Parts: sequence; C-alpha cells; structure tokens
Amino acid sequence: MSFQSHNHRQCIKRGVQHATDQCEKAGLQLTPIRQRVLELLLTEHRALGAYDILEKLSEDGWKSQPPVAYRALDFLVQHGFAHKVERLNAFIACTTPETNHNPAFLICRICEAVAEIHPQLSRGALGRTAKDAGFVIEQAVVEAEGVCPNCR
Amino acid sequence: MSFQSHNHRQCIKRGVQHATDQCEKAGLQLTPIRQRVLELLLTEHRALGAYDILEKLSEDGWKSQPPVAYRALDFLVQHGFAHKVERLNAFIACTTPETNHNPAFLICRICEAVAEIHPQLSRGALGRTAKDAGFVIEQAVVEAEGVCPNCR
DNA sequence: ATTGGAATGTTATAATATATCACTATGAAC
DNA sequence: GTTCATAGTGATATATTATAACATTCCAAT
Repeated sequence: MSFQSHNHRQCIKRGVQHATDQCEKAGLQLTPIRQRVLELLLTEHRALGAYDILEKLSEDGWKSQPPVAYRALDFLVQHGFAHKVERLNAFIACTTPETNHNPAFLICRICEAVAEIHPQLSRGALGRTAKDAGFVIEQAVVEAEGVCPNCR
Repeated sequence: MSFQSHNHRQCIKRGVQHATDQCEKAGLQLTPIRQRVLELLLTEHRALGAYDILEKLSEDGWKSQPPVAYRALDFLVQHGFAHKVERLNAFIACTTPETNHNPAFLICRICEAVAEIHPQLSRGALGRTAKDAGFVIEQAVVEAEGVCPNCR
C-alpha cells in the first residue's frame, strides 16, 4: 500500500523489471521513451498529467511534443503497466502488476497520493445491480477521493 | 432505470419539479439558464459535454460563452441536480434526486446511454479496503462501462 | 534492394476548463 | 430613498488536456 512507508526504490525497480519481463515474453517493445515514462510514473505514488511527463522528458533532453507522451502512456496503460485516473486526468504506474486487474484508487485530496487497491467489486453491490439490469460490465472506473492515513 | 422503456416526459417533468421545489426550500435561485441546462440534460439519458450544452443554448438564442455553461453545470452538480461523469468529461441529469446520493453509473459504449444506480458501495469491498487502510472516503467515482440490455 | 510494419518526430488543432474583470439586478441596512 | 453587498451574468482571454495527420527512421523479412 503506497500510503505506508516502504522501500520505494524497490517499487521502481520492480515496476521496470516486471514491464521488461512482460514485454520480453509478449514480444512488445519497451523502448527508451516508454521505459523512461514508466520510471517517471514510478518515482511517485502520485498521478502525473501527460504534460508533467512531457516536462520531465524535456529535462532529460528529449524535446518532445504531446503525442510522444500520450503514445507512451497509451502503451503503458494498454498493457497494464500504468493506469489512467479519470478523476484527475492523469496517470499512475501500476503498483500491483502481478495481480489480476480491476484496479480501484484511493486518492488523497491533501497530499495527492494515490493508492491502487483491488476490492472484489464485481461480486459486490455494483456487480449485482448491473446484472439485475442486464448490463454487462466490461470495465469499471472506481476512484475514491478522501484523506489518507498520513494526512489525518 | 433509464435503459428500460418508460414515460420519458415524466422524467423531465419530475426533474425540473424537484429542482424547483428544492431551490424554493433552500433559498437557491433556479435561474432561467440553470433551469434550461437542467432541461437539456434531462432530455436524454446520455451525458452531454459542456460544449454540447453551449451549442444547444445557442440554438435557443442564448449566445453564451463557455463559463455560462460551466457555471450552470457547477450549480446543478453542487446541489445534486446533475452529476459529472468523469469517464466522459460530460454531465448527466440526476434521475433519482430523492435518493440519498452515492451515485454510480452504467455507461453503454454502444448507444452511450447512461444509467444512474445506487449500489451500497461503502458497505462493500471498497469501503472495507479503504477502512483497513485508514483512508477516509469522502466521495467516490464509480463508473462502469459496458453494454446495456438494449444493445445486446 | 525492396517492402512493410512499428515507433518516433513534427505541426497543427480539437476539446475541455478556468481566470479575470465588467456589468446588472436585487434586496438588506442605514 | 440611497448605499452597499451579494449573486448572477456577460465577455474576453487563456490554460489544460488530447488527438489528427503526415513525415521520417529503423529494422526485419522477403
């Protein structure tokens, strides 16, 4: 859980390693830009906007235009290495890439930290209501905003 | 449930009536623009972007600029007469204004219909996970995308 | 060597959202 | 009745987020 103090260097390392392995296995290209964007996302448990990413890329010497950031982010999201937080129009590295994915997010409105969690929603009230309505859920955005334990 | 066939005229009437009453009671001003925007939202069980609203307003003869739409929408959202669908960056009229509010949405990716539902999330897996983490949820965005019964 | 695909570079622009200041009307306080 | 404060609206400008479209590069397969 990203709210708790933890060895953060490990998060970054694990994230990159997992993406590297996954891409290797699936024949995907974790190109320098894609890897760099993933690293940038992994450096904080906070959601970054595409333009934040762009700015950081340009600090690295990449003088990139918006599509570059969006393409890299799309790639990462598409393959589960990152997620989009709709509430913030921003992106965050996946912190549980091993887990089967129906991520939900806890967003602290004070420190902006974001934690990825995995409640079993489909079995709960939402899934039941949808089923009763004859609605087939393909994807669910679940984002709770509030105050994290550290900011209380 | 907005997916089912129903007397839709009733939806509009009820929505406007409820807002009128509520505003009366609470000393809020349901001004012509605010009421018109609410009506526009109520005419479809679909989310409309602020600029869709603007366009429709201008068809009515209001030659309005973006802030006009956003202000009206903010008012409606703030007082629970409408909701923002984050996934779509768009707005939808509240269809259950009487109910206590923790709305969730079912969004059909085919016909774009949106249904507002009220699962008891806080009691479910999400609430439990948050509580265990020491996170206090103030507001939750829950938006499921999939296929509605009519489009299957 | 040529072709075809995937990634990136580049320019332009679309779509969504807000800051700011000016103006108007209304009603409360004096 | 005038003054004042407030809420709403009008209007201009600009910020923020996102994508379309086309050119270029690189590499692998034929």
